[in-house]
Amino acid sequence: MKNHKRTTIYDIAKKLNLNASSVSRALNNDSNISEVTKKLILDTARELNYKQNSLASNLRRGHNRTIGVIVPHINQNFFANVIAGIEEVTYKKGYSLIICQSNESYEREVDCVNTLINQHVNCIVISVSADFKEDTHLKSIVEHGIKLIQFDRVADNLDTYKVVNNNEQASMEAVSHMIKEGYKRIALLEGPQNLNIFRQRKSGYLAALKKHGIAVIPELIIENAWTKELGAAATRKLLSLTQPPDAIFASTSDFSALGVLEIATKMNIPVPETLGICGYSNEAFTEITSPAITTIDQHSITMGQTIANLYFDEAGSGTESLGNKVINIQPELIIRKSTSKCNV
Amino acid sequence: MKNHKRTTIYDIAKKLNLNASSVSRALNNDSNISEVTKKLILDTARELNYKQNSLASNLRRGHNRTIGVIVPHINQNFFANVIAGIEEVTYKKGYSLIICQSNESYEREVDCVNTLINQHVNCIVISVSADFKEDTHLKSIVEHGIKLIQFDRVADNLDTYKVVNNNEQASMEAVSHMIKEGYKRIALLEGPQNLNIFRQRKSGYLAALKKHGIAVIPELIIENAWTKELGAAATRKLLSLTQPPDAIFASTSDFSALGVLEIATKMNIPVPETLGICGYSNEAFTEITSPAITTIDQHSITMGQTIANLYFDEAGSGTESLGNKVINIQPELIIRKSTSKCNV
DNA sequence: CTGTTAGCGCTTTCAA
DNA sequence: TTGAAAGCGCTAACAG
Repeated sequence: MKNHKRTTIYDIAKKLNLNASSVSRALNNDSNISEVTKKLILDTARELNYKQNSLASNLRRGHNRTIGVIVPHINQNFFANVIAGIEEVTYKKGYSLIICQSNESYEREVDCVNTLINQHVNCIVISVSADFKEDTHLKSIVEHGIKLIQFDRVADNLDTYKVVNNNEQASMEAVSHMIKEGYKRIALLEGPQNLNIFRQRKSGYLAALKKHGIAVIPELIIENAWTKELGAAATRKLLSLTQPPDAIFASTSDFSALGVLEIATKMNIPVPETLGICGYSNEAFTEITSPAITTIDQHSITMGQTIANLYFDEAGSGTESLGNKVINIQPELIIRKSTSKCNV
Repeated sequence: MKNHKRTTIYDIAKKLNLNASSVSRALNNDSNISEVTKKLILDTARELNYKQNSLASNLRRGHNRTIGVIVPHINQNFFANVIAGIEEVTYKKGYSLIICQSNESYEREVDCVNTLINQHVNCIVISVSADFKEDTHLKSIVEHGIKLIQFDRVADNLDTYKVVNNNEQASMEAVSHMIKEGYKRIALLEGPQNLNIFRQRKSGYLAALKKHGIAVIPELIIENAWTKELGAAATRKLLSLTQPPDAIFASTSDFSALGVLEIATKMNIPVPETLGICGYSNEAFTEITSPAITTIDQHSITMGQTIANLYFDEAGSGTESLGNKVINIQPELIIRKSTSKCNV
């Protein structure tokens, strides 16, 4: 491997008694070259099994045709789908993707950013970690002339391109729906409040209650219940209250909602009759639990496509790196059995 | 963005009246430099917000510290987990990952391979597409001095590093388990036979029948039933036979098994009493269907870690690119309600 | 320990 | 239409 010698444009040039620049022109479809020599070069390139060295070409050109993506975990449905959406668009444009995961760690997130800056990617797409502390690393991206697009979990006070869900509205719709179904004491499982998305979802919950003249009961709001286990624990706690809730909005994730459902099933509490459940994210499994879980679809693939298109549209116009354009992807309330009290 | 000027080692050198090579040495922790100047350089680098240009450094060094991964779909549990496993190991070593998806298309797979060769990645990790036709592109990887590790879906007749599941044994165990539970007419939903994994799973099924002296009934073997919809259609067909099966082994995927379960539920056929169901992959949802689905865990994260470790171990020893070492990850039969006829 | 020099493979002026 | 030459930013061999 170490001593492997690959065919370069010089090899092709030498073989044809031409200059490397001509070879380069032929390979890059430049107009300043005759059809005859071009064909000759292309044929020889194939014959010699030539592959371009992107490292050299990008170094010379000063950019990379590569987009870096940083997500907390790639093996989570939502993020995997966003990436799939991005990839779909970038592939067509001949761009590659470098994907990094922060593992919800701020320190690793910073590392990832630095790696991508070093790699001279054209653009960094990021959804920040739950451990998010400050935004100097994000500013650094812009300072190095790299486009920055935040999505989903974004640093609010930083002016960049952002592609987000309207979390507040979606939560409000979900809670309103539950109220209309007749639920009166709706509990909230909330996520880490240092992340904007979880703050917004809480706002939506509060707004819905207010709109329908329902008082906020603090003991029905449980912090940091965003895994299945934490959701289950929260549910145990809530159901042991003297006045337990008649519905639980697991605003953090469907996994959390699944924890709720499991405890309810174990305790023989009928869902949706005695307890309504609503999750967040429309994970595949929500459709097939019994009862199926009401949830919110974030249109993750569309989100990915939008991100990629945003890059290409703005790149074309050659605008400044630090744009400030927020695109809202409308999430969608998926109503299923777990909150359908009326139709029982 | 275009005219953005980043700090280079020359900027640092000039500012300190030093030579670029000294700066390089300091930055790379070379021993041939005094602690004093090293500190000076490091401080100035920070002050000027210097980031290395990996393009240049890699071009010079001749390699990339990057591993390319090609999978059919990144938003499938199994692949996402393998990638997560790879990433976990490579991150610690300071390597980046370039991830591409072939979308089950042979043509795109070839494109991905070419991109990665151009990028001079150190290693390409691939699980071939269902559309797999020939292996010239894989050979080309090796010819260009790039390590090649195949996993899961591998081109059998090509000698490379391979990390695979023992699909045959796992299938055999699964089917044997069903036989022991008392199922006598076990149907097989099989996947595209141009992929080795599906051939192996079929072999395992056949071997189990043979071992237990059960005749193979061709009409119980259904081709290409590897999505939920195809699984459902196959089930309809199977259950309308004059002698329908009493169990279905969806060897292709849990999604297919889910299709089976849905039809059985719709037709009021008791699972596991009248119909046993076994899937493949241990997708998250198999645990929470009712009944929960028996399936096979592929230990995907371990698989990813193994792949990465294989690269680093073999790279260290400086062996030839075209090694031929097959590592078997033992899959695990997860027995659940859907095949537990005895305990009902 | 530090400086000088060359060159990785490519693109891109400028000349011819 | 082609060639010559310079240089992207870095590392590494060689001198001093």
